[in-house]
Amino acid sequence: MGFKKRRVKLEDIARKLNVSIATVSRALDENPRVKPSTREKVFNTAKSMGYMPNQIAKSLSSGKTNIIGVLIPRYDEPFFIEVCRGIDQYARNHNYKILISSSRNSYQFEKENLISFERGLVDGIILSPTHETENVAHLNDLINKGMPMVLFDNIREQVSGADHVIIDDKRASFKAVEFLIKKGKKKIAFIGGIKEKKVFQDRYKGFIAALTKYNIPIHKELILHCNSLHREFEDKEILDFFRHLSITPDAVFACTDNYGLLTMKTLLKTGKKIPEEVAVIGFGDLGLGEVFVPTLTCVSQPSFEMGQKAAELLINQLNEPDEMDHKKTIVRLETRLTEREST
Amino acid sequence: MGFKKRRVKLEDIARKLNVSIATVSRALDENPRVKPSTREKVFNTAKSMGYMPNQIAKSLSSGKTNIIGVLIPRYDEPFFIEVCRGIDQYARNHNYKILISSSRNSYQFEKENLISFERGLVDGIILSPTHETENVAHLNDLINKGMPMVLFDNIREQVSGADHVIIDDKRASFKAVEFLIKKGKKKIAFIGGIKEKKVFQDRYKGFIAALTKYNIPIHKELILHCNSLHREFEDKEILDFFRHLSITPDAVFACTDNYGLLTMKTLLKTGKKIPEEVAVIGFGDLGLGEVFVPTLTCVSQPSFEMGQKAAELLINQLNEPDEMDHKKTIVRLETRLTEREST
DNA sequence: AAAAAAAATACAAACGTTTGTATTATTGTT
DNA sequence: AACAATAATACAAACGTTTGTATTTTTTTT
Repeated sequence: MGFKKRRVKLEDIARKLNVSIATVSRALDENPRVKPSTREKVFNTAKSMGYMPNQIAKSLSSGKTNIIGVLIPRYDEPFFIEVCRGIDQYARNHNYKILISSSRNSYQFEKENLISFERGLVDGIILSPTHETENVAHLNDLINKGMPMVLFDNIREQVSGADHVIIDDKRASFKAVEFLIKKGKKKIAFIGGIKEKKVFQDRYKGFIAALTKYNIPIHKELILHCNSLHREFEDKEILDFFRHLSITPDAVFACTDNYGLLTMKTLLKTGKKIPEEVAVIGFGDLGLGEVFVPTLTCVSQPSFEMGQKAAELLINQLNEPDEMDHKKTIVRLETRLTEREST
Repeated sequence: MGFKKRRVKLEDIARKLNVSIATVSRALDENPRVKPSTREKVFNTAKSMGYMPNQIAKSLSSGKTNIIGVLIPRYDEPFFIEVCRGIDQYARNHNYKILISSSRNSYQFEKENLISFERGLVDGIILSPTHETENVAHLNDLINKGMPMVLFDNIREQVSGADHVIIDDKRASFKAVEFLIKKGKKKIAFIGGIKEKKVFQDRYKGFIAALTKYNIPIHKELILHCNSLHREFEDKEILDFFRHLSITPDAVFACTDNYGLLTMKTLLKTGKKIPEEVAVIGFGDLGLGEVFVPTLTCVSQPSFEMGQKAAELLINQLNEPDEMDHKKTIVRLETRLTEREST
């Protein structure tokens, strides 16, 4: 006690048993080339000496770290955490660990993080590009260097060497808005997110498509594209929006759960009745909507499954014998509308 | 294109410039032992060849990975995510990355995760033990093997070699309950969490202490220790609790934000007015409380700062020349009561 | 211009594994 | 009992760095 013990290594076991390091290594691997009785001895000695393999040395030797790098735009978004949980679960079941980084919604940080991944710490990368990511050269470069990659959420179709996991945002929002229309709603407001994100563009398209199909006039005034990248500001932005409206909407389609909740909160404050006077639909369905009063109707997005699927695709790539004949696959997961009290 | 490029290594640069590997290594390190003009050449060649250092080889050679292992009981708890953000921020500023794992509230998984950390992948560990963690031998063992460790949240005082980061839970809840008492509340309900967690024990103690100090009778019936480990069940547990009450509380002190929200939701459903008839206080203050109507008064816990502090303590340990004369430090962070509409 | 001092670089071992090939020990065959 | 075939093990290189020591080159001193 009191001294830091030097780590036990293969050599120590080998010396004690008067065998070679190679034999010890193979014994612990249960390689049939070593005699059962020797393996036995090695196992016992390893245990009694408290041997713990050195992962770094293994990685250097094998060229694999069994770590998946995950890069998300922000931590404080339950959607991303949920995706990470999905990745983590699938990865662990396949003997991989995950290393999560946040690009903090910045293209610059995204590049820096990828560079750090490129230093050989990870075997592959799962990534949701930031909204700022216009130029995807850094992604294509990395892929060309042989780094397996899977994109999800805010994908970039120009990245041709990576698999993609997405939902059909346009269709999902079309369905949601159609649902409102069928409830007799005619003045439907749209609360979207940053215009640069593909998911928000698509949700907007779905919204417009639904109104168009049912010949409902589109009021520019009822459309908001939130620009806030942080929770504190979203609040204010939405409050301002509703405060300055001259038309009163009878429904709101919000592109995230949080926007939906903030919308309900604002409406409740101004004395509106939900859903009688105004119906509200959110997007995501990550638990928050169930807590609020009234509970929030949501487009349920399979976040956890997106993570699992992304991990599955990546690990498949890692197991491909020749990474060069990888064929890009795009997985589109199903959403469904979860009706609650707000509609 | 089309072929996976072999990674450029020091040797390739050395060969091209007709110098030794050692010189290249030192040049890139800006070691003064190499002539400025040589360093220049090395830098340029490295850049033009697209050299990217191999982190694994570095780690093997240096014995440091610059990775901090973080083990939390669950992902779907904003508190832990927030702590991780804090750790991440401090760590990145000091050139460390973090590897997050979840013990999924299981002692067994906690041990397994620590074993995987022990394989040399991380330089140190930041950990919130699970509620099941009674026996802390695995922690002390790891520390004795020389693994720096910091505990936070659900700490175990028996772990003598690790630094601790906590808040004064007892005092915080005492203050919160005292606040309710001073508002004239006399029938205060307590919604706690799993009894095994030290934080919940302490919050309970604070609750009792406040009632005792002000001579308020303690109604066993108004006390609930939630046992649920997953969101879906908490909901039901709290609903049941309030449904079967024979005394009507005039205030509720809830040990988490989520309990507070669920409480408000339940009360609102049964037609209670908040805060007029029942006041509610939550614990944590991680954003949810601000969204709800009415907004939730909370004990604000400095989660992000806890993470930063934990990272700071760990990195200090890592920089100690002799880890054996490490003196255990306990950091107790301040909380404050954030008044909102629910009181 | 030779010797000494200083600067720049090269050599080689080390970090702890894995793995292909060579060697030795054991078994089976006649 | 000698030999071949097989089983078991040992040797050594490789993974890509870092770093202490040795060597070479350059500069300074006289």
